[in-house]
Amino acid sequence: MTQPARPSVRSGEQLLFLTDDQLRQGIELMFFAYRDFTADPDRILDEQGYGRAHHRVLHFVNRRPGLTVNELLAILDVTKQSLNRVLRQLVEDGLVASRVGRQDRRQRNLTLTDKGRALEAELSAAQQTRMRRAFSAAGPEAVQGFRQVLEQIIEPEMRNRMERLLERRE
Amino acid sequence: MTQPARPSVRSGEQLLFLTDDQLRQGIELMFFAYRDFTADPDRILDEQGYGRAHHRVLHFVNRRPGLTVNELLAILDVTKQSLNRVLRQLVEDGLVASRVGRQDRRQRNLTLTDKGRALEAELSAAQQTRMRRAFSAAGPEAVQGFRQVLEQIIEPEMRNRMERLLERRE
DNA sequence: TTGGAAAGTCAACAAGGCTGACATAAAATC
DNA sequence: GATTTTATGTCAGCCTTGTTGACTTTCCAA
Repeated sequence: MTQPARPSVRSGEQLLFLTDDQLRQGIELMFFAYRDFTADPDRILDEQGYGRAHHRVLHFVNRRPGLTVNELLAILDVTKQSLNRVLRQLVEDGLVASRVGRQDRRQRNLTLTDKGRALEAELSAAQQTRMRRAFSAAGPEAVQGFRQVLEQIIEPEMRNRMERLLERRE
Repeated sequence: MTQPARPSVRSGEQLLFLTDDQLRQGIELMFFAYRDFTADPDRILDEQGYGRAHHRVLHFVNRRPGLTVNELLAILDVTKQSLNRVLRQLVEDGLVASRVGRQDRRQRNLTLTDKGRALEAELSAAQQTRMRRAFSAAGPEAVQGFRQVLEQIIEPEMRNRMERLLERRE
């Protein structure tokens, strides 16, 4: 029995890529892919007694050294209590350095220590390996499409925030 | 200042889509997109006192009515204790029906009740709306690439399992 | 000098993962 | 027919990581 292929479209156009089935498939792919996407770093983190939340902090601090706690909160979109718990551990364990801001001394500028950079590199390498294989197998055009769709899934407001906070400064 | 664009490649080929920067961007897109991808159903679930785990059960029971607990465990890849907690709630609340298997009476065949189907439809609609907009804005070729990359990210073993458990039966 | 922003902390709670132990029913095997 | 294996369910306890609410300290800026 073939699928209904009921097109989710009002006009006569044949937008076959927008059928309920295609959408459902996209949704399921997101679920399964995200799970495996996080699996490799999760294993490494577990050995070190850390979790995914620690990985996120290491990633974005490495990505934009010197960023403040508030900026990190805006990126991660969690409460400061939640962030503070993992951040405190990372600082205590000597993976993240928290330095009083130079202009504004209320702020804390976060950077990775050598130890932090080492773990971040290990986590990154694991995740990149999977991503590289997938990109490589799918090819450049597919990668382009992958990016376009994911960008569209993200809230416009968050896309702006990302640009503001993550793009390299002049 | 432009990006280093250090190609992650040994030979002389110019595989620009495999630079560390491109991989990093792909990784970050996965993080942000997945978060927003789950945001809409999460809001609805929260009103009902449910969580993401309930959504997954509703989704896959709707997807393949009559599947057994063991099959669901294989799809979700969680412990039976973890599944049982949410499944029990859904059965108690009358969203999921659990019936003794016909051939093998140890098994339980899971289906959605009308009430369960209604909630699943609501959750699905929310998630599909975002996916449809993204697909629509990105276009069919991009959607094709999106699918190809996500499929490659998934473990081959899981891809097989999905086919076995989720593809329509003859 | 004072209001408010930034940061940090404490407490309590919830969801949803996990392990381990154990129970029951039914199928499969010896 | 007895035994073992499988499918399911359940109890207890633990962990991570999210939440809210209350409160303090620091310190910039008006």
